[in-house]
Parts: sequence; C-alpha cells; structure tokens
Amino acid sequence: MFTIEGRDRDTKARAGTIITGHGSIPTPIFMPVGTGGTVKGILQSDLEDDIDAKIILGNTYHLYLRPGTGIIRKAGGLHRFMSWNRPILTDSGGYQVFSLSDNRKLTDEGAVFKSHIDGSKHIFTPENTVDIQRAIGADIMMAFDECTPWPCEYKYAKKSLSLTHHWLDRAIGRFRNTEPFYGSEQFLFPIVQGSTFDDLRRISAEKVASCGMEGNAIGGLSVGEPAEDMYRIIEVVNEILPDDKPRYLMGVGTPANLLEAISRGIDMFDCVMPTRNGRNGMLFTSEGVINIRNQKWADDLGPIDPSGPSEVSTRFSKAYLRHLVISGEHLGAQIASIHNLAFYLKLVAEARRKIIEGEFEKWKTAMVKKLSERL
RNA sequence: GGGGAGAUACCAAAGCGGUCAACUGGGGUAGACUGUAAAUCUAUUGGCGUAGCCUUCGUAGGUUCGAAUCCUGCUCUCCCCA
Repeated sequence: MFTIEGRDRDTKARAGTIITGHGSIPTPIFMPVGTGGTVKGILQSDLEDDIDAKIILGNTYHLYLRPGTGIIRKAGGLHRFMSWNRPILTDSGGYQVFSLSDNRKLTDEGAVFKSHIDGSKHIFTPENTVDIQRAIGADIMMAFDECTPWPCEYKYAKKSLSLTHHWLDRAIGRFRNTEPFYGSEQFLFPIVQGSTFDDLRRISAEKVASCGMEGNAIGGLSVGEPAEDMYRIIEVVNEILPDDKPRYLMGVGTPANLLEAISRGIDMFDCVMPTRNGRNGMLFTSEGVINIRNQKWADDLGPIDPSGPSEVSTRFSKAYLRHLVISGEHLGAQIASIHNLAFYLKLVAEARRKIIEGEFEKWKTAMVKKLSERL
C-alpha cells in the first residue's frame, strides 16, 4: 500500500506513493480539508483540475450529524454522494472532542456530547466511529482519540493517553471484525498522543507502532504550542514509528511547518489554513505571505502570484482580489481558497521532486526563509 | 404662495443644559485564524507633545458658571397642501 521512491541525502525526508481503492497518492502530500462533504467554497472540478488535489478530508462528527449516515449509505458512500472519485480520509471526531469541549463529557466508554447544531445528545465510541467511517466509505479512517489541549498538565496528558490507547485497541477490534460497505478497501490509522512530553510520546509511538496498521498519525500538535516543541516531538515520535509506513501529521500547518515536518520524515498533512485563512484574506504566495485586505494592494494590478500555482493566481490581479474580498463577494473567498490550496499542493509536489533529486535540504532552508516573509 | 420637519464626525443615525471628542450601524485601517460550530472574530477610526491639551455637532450672534443640547437672525434640505 505504501512504497518509497526516494530519500533525501541530508534529512529524514522521503518521497513515496500510497495506493488506495480510489487511486494513488504521491507523498509528501497535503490534503485539503472538506469537513462537511465540501472543501468550503470550491467546486469538485476545481479540486480535480486547477488545484489537482490527490485526496481530501471529511469529518465523522460533522457528517454524522448532518446529513447523517443514512443518507450517505443510501447514496453509496461519500465519494458518490459528493461526486468525488479520488481518495478521502476522514477524521474520527477526536478533534471535535477537543474543539467542542464545552459540549462533551469523556468516559471510558467514549465521548458523550451535545450536537452544536441542535443540542441533541449523542455518544461516540471507538466502535461506532469505525462504523460511521465504514458508512462514509473513507479510504483512510482515523481511530477515535482525545486531542489534548495545550498547555496540558503531565498528569492529565498521561491519563488521556491511556484512554486514547484503550480506545485504540477497541477501534482496531471493530475494524478487524467489519468489512467495507462499498467494496473498496479501507485503512485505519492509529494516532500518537502525549502532548509535549517526550516520554509519553515515546510510549504512545511504541503502542501505535505495535498495532501494525497501514499508516500512522501524530495528533495533538499545532494546538498552540511553540513550533520548536512540535518539531522536537515529531523527531522523537518518528524515531519509533515504522519507516515503511506513511506518517500523517494531523492539522498542520503553515507552509514552513510542512517543509520542516517533511524534513523530519512526515508524509501527509491536512490543515484548514489555506482555505479558512484564504477566506479571511491571507494569501500564501511565492513571494511571501500577504493580507490582501491591506490598503497597499488596492492599486496593485499585478498577478496574485506570478509563479502561478493555479490558473486563478495569474488570471486575476491583487487589486481585483482585494476588491472582491473587501466587498464580501463569495468569488473572493473562492479565488483565495483555490490559489492557497494550489500553492500548498505545488509546494509539496516540489518538495517531492527535490527529495527524489536528493537536494531537498538546501532548497527547504531557502524556502522556509522566503515563506515566512510577510509582505 | 400656505403649512410642517430638519441640518451631528467619511456615510447613516442617536444625543436634547454639565457624566460628550459625542451611543450604534456601515465604511476605513490593522491584527488573529494550524485533524473547520469561522466567507468569522478582535482592536482602532477628529488633531497633537495622548493620565493632558486643542479644534469639532449648518452659519452668525445671544442666554448661562457651563450649550451639540435653550433663544434670535441667516443659509440650505426635505415633506404636505395649493
């Protein structure tokens, strides 16, 4: 399911391919987030053509509440429901346990929570989140975990970790006792937790590695901790996670975060940043980060990004995009999202080429510097 | 021609003797956003040497210890009737 085609000379970076029932994914890869069966504001055809997304995310919590698994099953799975034939990865709802923490209570059994939509009461367990993801038909399913907040007391992180591990065993049990609904093979990725504590992270990585799944994930990072802590934890964990399986860093991050993580052996990423921040006027370009709402772009008739990661990047000017965003026009959010996602996808594709050529590190160092510039 | 209402900061619109440099929206400016309860949220928006001072509420005067608020003249706008 995962093959490695190349490795960088000087770093832990590698270039590989993940094969799923809905197509293969070159790594390193960035996965656009499509929480509720849509990458917000973007047409599937634009994801396929202009952005060339290889895989997108869906979210168990959101899809379960709306439209509900009944409709998705009736449609023949999420791929058919949303007319997307490339791979899909679903998050288990573990992140919502964290982000909607006011509305939930954790027990050994699972997480009892109130719907943010209508206040109705539900429970997520390691078992039923596998069932829901089976109904969704995700190519890659995630184990149900607790994404701990930051900062986090050692005592709490340790207790939470044992809960996550306990849940992991049960999720794998259910995974092994059930079959895909739609014929296409599904994988289940376990998630390393342990907050910013090296020893807990080691314990968790050992546990996850011992499960022998087709890929592994690192969660609980980029929740507010300094980037240096995140990089350190990645190094600690990747020492232990199997080298011949893809490693997925959940919820990360900025373009610079991606390159730093790739150099430490990460293969997969997802993040709302290119879409959400794009909708709010933040553009990632080959020249640096810009806030398109700033006055200084008002009369800049040059392209959004001359390096042209997407068709919209050179077709439209900064002044036009600024006008759209300032005016609250939906097209502004759409163009910004398309450009940002294409920028992310081009960035990881370029990283892949550099890795195969064995020249990743030098390129990465220069890029990180450039990408962090604020225009 | 007759009668009535009103003129407040970039726009709209509160305020109707001191607690008003003036509520609130919009607009402007800047910031935040990392497994999406976010096309959202926050700050700021007369000037300056900024715990203070200066200039502002159509305009010219007046009353008062004190006026955006009360009185008078003027200018302009809107509405109704003819």
